[in-house]
Amino acid sequence: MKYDFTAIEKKWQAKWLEEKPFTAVTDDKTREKFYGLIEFPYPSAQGLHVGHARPFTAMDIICRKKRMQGYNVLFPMGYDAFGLPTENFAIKNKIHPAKVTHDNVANFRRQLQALGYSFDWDREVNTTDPSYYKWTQWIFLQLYKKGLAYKASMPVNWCTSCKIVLANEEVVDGGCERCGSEVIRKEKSQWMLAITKYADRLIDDLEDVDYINRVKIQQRNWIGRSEGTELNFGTTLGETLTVYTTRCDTLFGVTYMVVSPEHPCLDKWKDSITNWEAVSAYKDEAARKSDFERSELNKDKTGVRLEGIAAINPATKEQIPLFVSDYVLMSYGTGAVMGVPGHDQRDWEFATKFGLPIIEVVKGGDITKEAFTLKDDTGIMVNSGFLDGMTVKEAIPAMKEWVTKEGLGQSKTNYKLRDWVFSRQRYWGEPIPLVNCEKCGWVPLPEDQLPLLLPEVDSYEVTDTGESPLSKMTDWVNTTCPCCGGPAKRETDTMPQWAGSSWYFLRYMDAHNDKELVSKEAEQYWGPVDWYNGGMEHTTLHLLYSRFWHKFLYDIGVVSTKEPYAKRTSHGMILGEGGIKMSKSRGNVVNPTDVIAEYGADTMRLYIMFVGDFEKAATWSTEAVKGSKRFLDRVWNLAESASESYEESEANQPILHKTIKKVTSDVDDLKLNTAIASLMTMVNEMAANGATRGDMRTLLLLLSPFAPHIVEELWEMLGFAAKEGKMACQTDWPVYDESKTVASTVEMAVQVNGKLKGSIKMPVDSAEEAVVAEAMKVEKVAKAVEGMKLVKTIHVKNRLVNLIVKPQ
RNA sequence: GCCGGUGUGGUGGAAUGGUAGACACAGGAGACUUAAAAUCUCCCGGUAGCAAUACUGUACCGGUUCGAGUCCGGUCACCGGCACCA
Repeated sequence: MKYDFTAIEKKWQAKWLEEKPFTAVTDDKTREKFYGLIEFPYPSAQGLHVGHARPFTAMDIICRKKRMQGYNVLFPMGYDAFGLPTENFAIKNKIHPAKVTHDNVANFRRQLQALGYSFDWDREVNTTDPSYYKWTQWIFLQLYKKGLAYKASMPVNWCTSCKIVLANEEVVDGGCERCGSEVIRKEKSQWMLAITKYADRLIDDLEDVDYINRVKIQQRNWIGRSEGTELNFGTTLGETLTVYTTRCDTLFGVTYMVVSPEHPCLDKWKDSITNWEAVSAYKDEAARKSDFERSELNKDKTGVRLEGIAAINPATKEQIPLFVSDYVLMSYGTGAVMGVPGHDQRDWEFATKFGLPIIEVVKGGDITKEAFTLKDDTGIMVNSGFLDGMTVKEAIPAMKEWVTKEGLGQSKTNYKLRDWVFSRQRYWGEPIPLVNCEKCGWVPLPEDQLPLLLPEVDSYEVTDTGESPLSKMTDWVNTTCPCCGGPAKRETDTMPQWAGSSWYFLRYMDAHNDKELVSKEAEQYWGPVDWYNGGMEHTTLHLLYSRFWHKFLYDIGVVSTKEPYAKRTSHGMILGEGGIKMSKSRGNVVNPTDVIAEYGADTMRLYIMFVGDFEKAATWSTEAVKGSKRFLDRVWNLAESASESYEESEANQPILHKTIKKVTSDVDDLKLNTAIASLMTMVNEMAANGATRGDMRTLLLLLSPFAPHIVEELWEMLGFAAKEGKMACQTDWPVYDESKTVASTVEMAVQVNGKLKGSIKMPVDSAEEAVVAEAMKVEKVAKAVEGMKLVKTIHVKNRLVNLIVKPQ
């Protein structure tokens, strides 16, 4: 019989869907649970991509193996279906986004099932489903009630031609992604979430989770905690100007100060600034520039001195000039900095350009050439009054103490992390469940009125003023205040795509609960997620946002763990042929459906795992897929030629046990490529030795997570299904016997003075003397040792012996 | 610029400090076949040699070690992220 993968895969996929062997049971507390999670996809019109198949297949393998090891496994799937592409498609084709989403989801589900993933389909979720987004809205209301959601005026990206607000992703090289026109900054009132209040916990709790290191590092850098000092400088106006610095030790070296163009002090001090026209012109120029331009043109420092005002250095009591310059950001620290040109490169450039004095206060560099920025022990303070002679490390606390004592400021921790802009002027998102009442202000919708459904609209286009399409629905917008009953207007902004994905892993635990987001019982059983795999591109947004929401839910008693994910791993990208990124425009996108049609899902699964180190980028090669197909052909042929005996054969014992050991540990370590390589070696060796059905049983058990369809078929063919039931229901993952993993003899390397001279065959665990004696018999060794004195031998059991010799 | 990662055959990639190149792809030779495909067997880093073999080889320079692709110091290249964060 031939290996007919199409028929086999269809047969078993249908049986799995019908018999549901992968359904997770929440109330089975007798078994240890394992919750494996992969990032749910955005159901795009293009359908599944081979890039999805990599992480999905890996987690499917892990979960299938865990099930076989007796765990109660939760491995769910869903769709993150709100978002722009669907909305844009709806606008263009005048189809309701819900319909587009429904069709795309159906396509995704079909493709996922065609790959044989062992998802628990009974728990499927969809963020656009009202029974789901009810709870997204509910979480938002809790955040609002705890004061963590607030309205603020924020600069947004505004396309001057399309007249719409763009997400950062839609701004390409400073222009609009769609029309290429100029994108400028425009102030708009937006809902914000106070993620910065959780900044410390988001950093500190990384200690307690098992994330790959680069994810932890990237999150720490993104949050960007820095410990510094807020310092008040006096001015000739008698008013104070507060700066933030991490280098208060350099206070004696401050020769000027700079405020950002948006700093409120400028307008406040307008009347005292004698060159207001020049200052005002600079302000306007800065406001016109987009963020992109401001950072692009950062090579050359610009600025204007504020004439008529001077600041006073509190340490030296000297008057120093005050500038406005766009190298200072309003969004970080206080929007004002003290200029220390001797020890900050940006300040050095600015001072050099404007001819300001540069004072050395830390000895060690050459400040005529560049700023000396070292912060460690090597620098010694000079020209700094009471700090002279101290190291920088000593000077920082000494200065802090002095500043505090003099009432000039205090210690302050700052973060690069900004609060989360939570409003979108879009249709296809969760409506924000708040109403604005003239009398009562913002009023949350009572929880029993959730979900607040997205109304039907005539057009999904944003308005000319950049308001959400919902704002045109006056019937919907005009409502009554839940508080006073008076006239009120609904919020017309919707939530960003990140909202629904910030808590979906909780919903899987209890997907059909209409009373609660998740029941206590289900949450306490399944939480936290044991293993979450996802893309590096989600490290600083999705992963951080969902950790934030989870911590908030912990604080209000909805969940019982501080962290949502115990372990996080990340996969590398799949590149197109030739190592270039796959993209629609290059036309090099590989569709898994095509590969399945030609080679089968099992081959697809094997190849995408065999292609290389899971964490690194890998290049797709349609040629190389054949290798995985040939392997499955060999497995099929081996099964057909297997002898009738249900005993394991003596000859195959070492390879069986070696492979059990290797595959078991490799799957746990996410080294799926070498796990497959060892299975290939096993099949090659079994083919050479001849295999019994007993040998095949072990092979099939080990192979089943990787290539479940062919294994299920062979399992049945060789009579195991009749005796033990389906492979999908097996709970006896093979266990190895260490003593059987090694053959009775081993090949050992022989070196003389570290140089390889040959190899010898020795019984396992031979003693050093025997090994040395045998090694001496090797011709090349004998030649190399001749006339020399043996001074030392290094014996590594079962591996090598190294003879160290010297001339006599 | 800063932070992280990676450099190994023609290619994808293996190697707890212990025989570099497992396992595959491509290529070559052969078997089977009328022929092709499929399958099976063998070869496959470089240089020299008919061969046995010798030398050499993991981006580059240096160090530690009996022994380094692996550890340490420095250099270069590429990839990803951040980017005037005071």
